[in-house]
Amino acid sequence: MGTTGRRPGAYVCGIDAAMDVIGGKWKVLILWALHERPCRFGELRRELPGVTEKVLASHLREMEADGLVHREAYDEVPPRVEYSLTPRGVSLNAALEPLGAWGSANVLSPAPGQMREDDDVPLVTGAA
Amino acid sequence: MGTTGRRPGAYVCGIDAAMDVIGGKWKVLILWALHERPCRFGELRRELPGVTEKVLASHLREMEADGLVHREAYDEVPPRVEYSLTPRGVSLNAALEPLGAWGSANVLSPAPGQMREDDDVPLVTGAA
DNA sequence: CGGTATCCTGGATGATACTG
DNA sequence: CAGTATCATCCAGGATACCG
Repeated sequence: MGTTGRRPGAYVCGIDAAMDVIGGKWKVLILWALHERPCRFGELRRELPGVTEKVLASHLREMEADGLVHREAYDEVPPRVEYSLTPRGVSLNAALEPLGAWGSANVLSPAPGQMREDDDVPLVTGAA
Repeated sequence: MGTTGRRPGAYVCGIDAAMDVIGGKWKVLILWALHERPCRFGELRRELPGVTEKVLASHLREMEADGLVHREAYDEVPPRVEYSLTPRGVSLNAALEPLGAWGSANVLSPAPGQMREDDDVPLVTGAA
């Protein structure tokens, strides 16, 4: 189900097991969106600029199967479906927080002095 | 680099920024292996059962460019190259720990009661 | 030993159209 | 509104061979 191709029993450690669950291109974003509040399908689609219905539906089904997301369908017309995080989804989000913080600090705004080589900003610290 | 296809500036949050850096199929495993000790290319290949030279080399180059891995080439014959984690790589590993714990607890040995639907093991707790 | 150079493939993702 | 069905595409990853 994830993207690595490895499956239960073939996992080397907990990390790549988790990676398999959140490996989908939009899964962490879905997780993040639902973390703020339960969302309907259409809302979710608007929250994730660029996702297609097919992929969103597919990811949601996988995440539901993985016990991360709860799907509540109301038998009304027009149809209404609400997605929310399960306790397990909430705990996954919590486990992702340090990673998010790391990404914010090291990718979104990399610390000078250990950036990528192809980034040769002179970095004038004030002594110029 | 990464697998999401999104790139700097297009990141929605720190998490998917981080995901882009560790998205490669073997990257977290490389990170883990180097976390224990510096490794030569060949050692690394043996640590990751199934990885090909091309992919391993490619991942290592990306991780080097991302400032996670340090490459030290010794000018000897036969050639020797050692890979190790940079401080940033070490910090990423630390940020991944909660995720690893989550994966171990929820994927490797899922808690009963919220497992995947297609897993209908009766779960005899000892009363049999 | 530690790679590079090619070629190729599967599966995740995307585009579009249609339905209950 | 909330999807499903189909077809098209892209490319990370794998197989293999060769090089300094």
